[in-house]
Amino acid sequence: MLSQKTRYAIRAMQDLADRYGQGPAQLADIAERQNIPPKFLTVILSELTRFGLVDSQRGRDGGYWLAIAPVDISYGDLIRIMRGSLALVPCASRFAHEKCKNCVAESDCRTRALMLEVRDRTAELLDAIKLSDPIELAPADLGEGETTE
Amino acid sequence: MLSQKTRYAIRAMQDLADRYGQGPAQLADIAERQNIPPKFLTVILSELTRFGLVDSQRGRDGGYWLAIAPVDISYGDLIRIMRGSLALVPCASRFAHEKCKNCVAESDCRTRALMLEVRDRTAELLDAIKLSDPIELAPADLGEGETTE
DNA sequence: TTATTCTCTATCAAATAAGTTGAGAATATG
DNA sequence: CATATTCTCAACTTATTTGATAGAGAATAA
Repeated sequence: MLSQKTRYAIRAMQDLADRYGQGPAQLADIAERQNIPPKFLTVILSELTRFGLVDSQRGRDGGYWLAIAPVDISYGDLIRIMRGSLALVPCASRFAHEKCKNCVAESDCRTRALMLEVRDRTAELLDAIKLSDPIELAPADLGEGETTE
Repeated sequence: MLSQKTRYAIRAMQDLADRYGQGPAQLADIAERQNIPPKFLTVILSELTRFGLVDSQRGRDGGYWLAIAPVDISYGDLIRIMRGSLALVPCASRFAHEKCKNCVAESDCRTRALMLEVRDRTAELLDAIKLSDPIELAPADLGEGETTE
């Protein structure tokens, strides 16, 4: 699962993408529109700023804006930046590769072999969709036993 | 990421699948072969037993064995059982659907729309691979900057 | 009846996640 | 320059989850 922080980060970036080219957006406004605790959002936006995805300016009429065009930021990038990896297990991560604790030998691990494939497919999908892409909204799910997985 | 417990569960099930039809396997042996803390494995195997994937017998020469043929157990099933869902966000889960805390309206949530697709693709892959399938092992990753994502 | 092996609930510690505090630094404006 | 505004950043708190263990109990075979 994506952490709450990662989800907030994604929504904040979508918010900025929607306003790309329109000058700085202020933290308090983003927080309100996106329903994110403002103080927590400072942590998230500062992190995104340090990573170079967002630029900022202090003082009156300051705020945040995307440092990169929305068309050049994929959802894959966002998730990698926020959670370190797209993979489901550490040993299947490309950029944050790490041996799984208490595992059998990597070369013998069937789980790993499988998770490498899952990671590749996920990356394929998430790297292809950019912050600029219109996303077709899905109908809300109400209650139990619905049509979505 | 999959929890350690889920990874242990997968390895334990692979272990049982390899011995399908050969009588009960004992917890201590599975634990040793798969490098899983034995006491923790009791929790995991009991859970799998309660879910009906595994059968067990107590007493001398007792142990665990698959209650279902390996060909009928997919990795998707295993992950759903152990972590509740294949989805990356609660609101994109089919069987464990739940509103994401602090989100915008589900019908307005682009993240959700996207994650529904990720979940579908992951499910497609993981539901097609069964415990009985031979999995081509991947070479171990040594150190930094490798070829895997 | 005894040794063996699974069952179950409770509990604990460590790690992670979520969110807050508060002091500080840059910027625009009057 | 003084002030209000807005971001910056490290430290901290709290809640939750995860990983693991303990220990009493119940079934089974010999």
